[in-house]
Amino acid sequence: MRRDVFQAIADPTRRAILTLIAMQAMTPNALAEHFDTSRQAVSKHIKVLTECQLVKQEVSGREIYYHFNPKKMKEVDRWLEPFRNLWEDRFNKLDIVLNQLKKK
Amino acid sequence: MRRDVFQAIADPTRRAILTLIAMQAMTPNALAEHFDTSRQAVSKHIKVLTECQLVKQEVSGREIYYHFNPKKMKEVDRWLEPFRNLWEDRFNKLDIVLNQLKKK
DNA sequence: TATATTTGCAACCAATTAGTAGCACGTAAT
DNA sequence: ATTACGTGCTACTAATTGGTTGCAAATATA
Repeated sequence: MRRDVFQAIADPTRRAILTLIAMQAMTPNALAEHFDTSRQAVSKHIKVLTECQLVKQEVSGREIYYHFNPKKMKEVDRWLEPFRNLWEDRFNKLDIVLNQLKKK
Repeated sequence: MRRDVFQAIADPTRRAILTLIAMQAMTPNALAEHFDTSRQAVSKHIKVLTECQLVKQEVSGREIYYHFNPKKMKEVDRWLEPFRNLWEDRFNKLDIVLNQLKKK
């Protein structure tokens, strides 16, 4: 089964889950209250996020708190890195050229 | 049909296509030579990338050159932005605090 | 004009996915 | 001890996805 970070963040609900637990660790039930879907559906999303290590567990009695794992998110950032040059450097250079043309 | 950037980059073949055309605009046939799959399969991936505007067309006779659109990729970067703080500044500071607590 | 090339599109198939419902296992509360 | 709560897991279903094949349209070449 393919279980990489890119596939994990492809789902909007999972992205929302990540945003929520990045601010504060939460239990599946607490998370489910933020969405229109069932507790089980949220739990399945959490499973996907856990399997690709974007999320870590912290068991506390019968509750399980899920934490965001920033390290794993770095993978997306690393993949993005070479593309970033395309919209930063070259674009800035283009801006400079355009500004110089306007002055004339 | 959901057609956003995150869903588009979820597929490894599509990510490879983006990497290739980011360096040089290419035709579907030229792209297909880089993969084990058929020309039509690559074409379907290109369609997905085009529909979410990660890729732009340039028609030249009966050939179509596909270009990478960096602007659209920014969306991923913007979503990543708040998380970036977690693995850079704040995370280092948290580590320092935790280490100091352990020493006591 | 006749033929070959490049491509998009529609139909179809197998595999995967998101969601639901029900059950079982611990843990807490009465 | 009994009941309620929080959770993961396993079918099951409907929708989506990645891939293939075949075809038609447009452009190039003989």
